Amino acid sequence: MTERAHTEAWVERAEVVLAAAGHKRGGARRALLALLDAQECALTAVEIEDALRARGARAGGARSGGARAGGAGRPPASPALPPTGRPVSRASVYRILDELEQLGLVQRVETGQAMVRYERVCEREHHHHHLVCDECGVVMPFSDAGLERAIGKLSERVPLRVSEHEIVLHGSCRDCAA
Amino acid sequence: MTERAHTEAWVERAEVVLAAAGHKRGGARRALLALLDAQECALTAVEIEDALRARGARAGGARSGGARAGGAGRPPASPALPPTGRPVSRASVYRILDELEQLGLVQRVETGQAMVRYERVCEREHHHHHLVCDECGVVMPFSDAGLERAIGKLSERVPLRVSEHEIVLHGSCRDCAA
DNA sequence: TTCCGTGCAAATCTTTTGCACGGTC
DNA sequence: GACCGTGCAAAAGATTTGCACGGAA
Repeated sequence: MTERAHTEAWVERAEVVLAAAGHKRGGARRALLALLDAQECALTAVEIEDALRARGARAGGARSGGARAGGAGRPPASPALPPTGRPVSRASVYRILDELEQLGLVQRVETGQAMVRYERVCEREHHHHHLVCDECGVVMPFSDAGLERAIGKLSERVPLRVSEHEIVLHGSCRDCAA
Repeated sequence: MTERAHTEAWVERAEVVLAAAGHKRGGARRALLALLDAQECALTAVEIEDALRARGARAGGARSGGARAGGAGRPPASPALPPTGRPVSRASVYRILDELEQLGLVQRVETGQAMVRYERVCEREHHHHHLVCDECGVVMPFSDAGLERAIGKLSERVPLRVSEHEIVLHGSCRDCAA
């Protein structure tokens, strides 16, 4: 589960894809790309905004909270954040995230909390899904070959030309279940 | 996939559970229960409100639309709606849905469209998941034993005491893919 | 009679949009 | 110099909350 030397390429691929799509470069987007690249799991727009703002001054994880269930969503700590970082307006965060999603560089993740989460899409990397603790709001990634296999076979039998799938397991994390 | 003589008990079970939880009965909730019981698949709060308002006068399905993707979400037609029906305020719809969810009678379904959907939870009935057409917004149910098996095994290995899971397949429905 | 269930209107909160300025190409 | 990228403020929705009345127990 240690996702590390995985994406030396994601940011670069993103830059290439963006350029190919005719986009100019910009500071906000560059900062956002760097942040997303350093994450192990999905973040909400607010977490992203906070993280970027925080990084402008000090290096550190994001902040901001859980949702409906009242939990205090704790964003997956981002170890060794690259030095990049700079405040980016909320509007830009959403706009950029939207562009990235349409280019297939980022993926939306619905965790059933009040806000949508986003995370980079890595082709070579192991496709993963999410575990959500409904009590504290933590979101963790996981992957399972058997599950993917089942989904794959299933996809051929449903009345839908499947382009992607999302699996979310809800429950109590170890800390909360204790 | 014909889910019919399935839940002669859902409404009743709901009434019992609600009573046991110390709730008094009320017209709005009764209407909502009847509506949910007649549905094959998840509805949004707005669809529920519209359906109830419509049923107050004429029998008929709900209305209201898709989302983000711009599609015009078509709620699963509700064949042979019971005669019950009566306008219920939006606030009550949300409040009731929330109560039902906490009692485990209803389940939230995140389809990645702008609004959350809700559907009744039937114990005896086949547990199902959802197919979402990102173009027109239709939401269809499906179930697969292999998938459930994979989830079951998986649930024992993750760092979460899993209480429920949600699977959503996105793509293009037959009409849209044509 | 007491208290819950419900409607209405106002409040919140997330996400989107309009407009203007500054940087990239 | 032309246009895109970005910030700011306002808008658009979805969902929640406060308050008061009417029905259920």
